[in-house]
Amino acid sequence: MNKKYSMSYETFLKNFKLHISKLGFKNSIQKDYILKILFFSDEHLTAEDISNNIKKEYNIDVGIATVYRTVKFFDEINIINSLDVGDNVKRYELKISEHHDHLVCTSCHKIIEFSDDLIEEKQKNIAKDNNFELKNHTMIIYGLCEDCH
Amino acid sequence: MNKKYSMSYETFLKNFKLHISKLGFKNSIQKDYILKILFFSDEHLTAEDISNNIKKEYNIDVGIATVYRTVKFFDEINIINSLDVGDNVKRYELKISEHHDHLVCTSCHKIIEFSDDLIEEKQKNIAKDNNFELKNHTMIIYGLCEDCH
DNA sequence: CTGCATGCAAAACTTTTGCAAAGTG
DNA sequence: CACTTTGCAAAAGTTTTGCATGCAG
Repeated sequence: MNKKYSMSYETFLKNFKLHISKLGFKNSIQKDYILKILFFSDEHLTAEDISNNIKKEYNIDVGIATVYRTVKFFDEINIINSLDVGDNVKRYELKISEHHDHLVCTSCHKIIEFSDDLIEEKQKNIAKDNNFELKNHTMIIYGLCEDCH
Repeated sequence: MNKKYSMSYETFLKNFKLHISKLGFKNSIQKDYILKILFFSDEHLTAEDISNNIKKEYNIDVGIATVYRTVKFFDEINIINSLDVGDNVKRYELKISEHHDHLVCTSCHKIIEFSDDLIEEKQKNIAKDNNFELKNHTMIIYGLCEDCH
């Protein structure tokens, strides 16, 4: 529980509630907890992780189907990133810090985040050159980390 | 069947056979056909696609388990890229043309390839800065293509 | 109250694996 | 021949879905 954002959880949650009610959807404690776990987690969590962590940290049961439906919903309203690090499971993280990309160790599966303004800039240009309306992007660099080679 | 490489299929196949025999593995007609389909395809194929296309184009049955085992093998010997465009299926392409990345339309799922030297360069630096031995990378830009917005 | 959200269990998919049989070098 | 590879079917794992019930606005 030590992730640092430009925004407190309270502010984030308030904005979120406003946002979904504007869209005509209903909030629920399940959504709150999924959001909370994602907000405070330093990891990239799978749906299973999310459900387990909510149980572990808050002793609340959120069905796995609900987690899947919720992350899909979060994805549709564009507040979440999903990434597959190569093991056929989707992992999720909130899109609240500045955009970043990932370095993944192919041996120990450690994930390191990085960001690079120049690459961000280039990506915008590439989208523009191809007449794409840029929505999102993922970049994963695979390699062997320091400890593994 | 109009993909253009720096190498003919015959040359490619010969190199491949040499390569795997050096590694102590055996070739098979199944591997040949999987390679052939991938070599001549303009698309990013799923395992299912590969099996179906071999049946359709050459009327040869290659079990889906064999396709999965083979693409995994190809991945281990580093001659294939796999990518998940967001639909929980892996798609494969040979690593024979110069490296490129992908623009994916979130509406019609069209895939456009691009490459950018500057980004490639930056990626190398990022790996180096983090003491990673760079092996591979994937970058996907998601957006709405020209036809879809 | 209306209708979206949830939970459960079943279903749908994709991918992996065990084992006997076949094929390669 | 020895040993890898294949095919089949079963298993495993992830994600989706139908439906009755619950809950938010």
